[in-house]
Amino acid sequence: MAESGSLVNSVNLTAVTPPVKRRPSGQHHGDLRNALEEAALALVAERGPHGFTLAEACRRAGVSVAAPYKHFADRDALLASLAEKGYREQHLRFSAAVSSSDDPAEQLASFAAAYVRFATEERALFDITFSAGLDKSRHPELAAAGNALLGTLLPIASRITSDQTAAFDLLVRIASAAHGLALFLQQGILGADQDSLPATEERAARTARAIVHQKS
Amino acid sequence: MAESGSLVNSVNLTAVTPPVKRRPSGQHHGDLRNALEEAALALVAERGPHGFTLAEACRRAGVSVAAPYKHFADRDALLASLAEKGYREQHLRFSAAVSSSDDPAEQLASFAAAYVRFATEERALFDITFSAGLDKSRHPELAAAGNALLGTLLPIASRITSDQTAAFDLLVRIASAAHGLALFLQQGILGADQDSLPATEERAARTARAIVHQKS
DNA sequence: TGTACATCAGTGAACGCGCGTTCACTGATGTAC
DNA sequence: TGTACATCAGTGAACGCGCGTTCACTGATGTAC
Repeated sequence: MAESGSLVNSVNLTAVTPPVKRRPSGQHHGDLRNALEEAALALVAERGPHGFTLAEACRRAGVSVAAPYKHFADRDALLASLAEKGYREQHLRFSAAVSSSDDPAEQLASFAAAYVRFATEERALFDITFSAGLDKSRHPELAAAGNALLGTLLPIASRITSDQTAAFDLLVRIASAAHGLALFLQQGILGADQDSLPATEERAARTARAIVHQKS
Repeated sequence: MAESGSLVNSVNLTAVTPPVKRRPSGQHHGDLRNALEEAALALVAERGPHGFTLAEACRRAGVSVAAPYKHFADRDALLASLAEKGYREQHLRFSAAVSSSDDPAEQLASFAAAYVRFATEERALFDITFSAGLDKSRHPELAAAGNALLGTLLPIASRITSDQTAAFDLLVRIASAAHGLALFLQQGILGADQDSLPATEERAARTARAIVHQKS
């Protein structure tokens, strides 16, 4: 959860936008939008995707409860903004994972490991993208993210089998396995070994290989 | 969600306990405990595991908001009671699935399919057992359920590999895959085919076989 | 069989709480002249 | 360089809401005599 800040701020933190003069700590907060998003991520990391409240985020950011409405239309808009960041980060990570090899089986194994890693290292973002209960019809930009992921992975799976249905089936099974492993790791069902993230990444990769190489 | 009622009532619904005289519809509800549990299941099925409120369950059962406290210590106690039912039903289903064959690989494949099926057919119970956010230290009887499942499955996995670590690893990977597939099916990511439950059961079973038969 | 009584599952009103959202406002900022 | 002004990110008080929980109570039930 400490790491999540780096992602959130990477775009428009004051430090990386030197043309903007540093605002003195007067009445204006200066970067309240980011401060609220960070507070929200910390809340989700601590309490789960339904543990976020606007009021508590305001308390942590040190502003009044009315302040967020200068930056977000409502509570859901803040959540949707974070979900977008989550999808963006997923895309970065999965693209990188997939480009680590030319062997499609290893590409999918890398994807599976990266999936587990993202869920663990950016737990709050992961939780928001999967179970914040956002109304996707009100935030259609979010619904597109799944299709983008499919567009990246389907060509890879198609190199393993030319049957499109079988290729899709392959992806679904690999992604599901990674998803389940990530959740089990989150819930601590696997035991709290110090190295349980690497072990779980390896399990995800091995399961992906097993699925790809299955004979029948 | 309509099905869930049959499970909930199977124990002490008035119809199956003829020695107790039917209470006339007077001031006493008669079977409020079950009515509240049914209402809670319906709420969870409709709104997710965090959508349950005692007040709404009371409204649906047609009683005042104070009535539940004659049957449950508090809100969490009702949820914990349902979680127990969920674990009991899981045990029944998984035991039956596992006894359908003598081949350990097929036993695990059947377990994986049964896992997906339970999550779909008893969605509310499944959601409660996995993400109701119950404090397990306050409800220790719930924490034991996972170990009971492990006790059933570990001997089977041990017939595939004598290495206990490898056997545990096998189980974790198979259960995770089934879990992930069940969640993807719930979320409608797989498309809303009429036969998506059977298709997902088959995917779970095939993934289990792939994991069991993996060479490396 | 009839009556007195203890039990106890329900009521309904009230409580304090935290939530999301709205509103008129304030005062520091940066800009035009 | 100095002054008047528009902008706009913040305040703080208030709102209505639904929640979980408590409380004294009521009245139907089943039982003891």
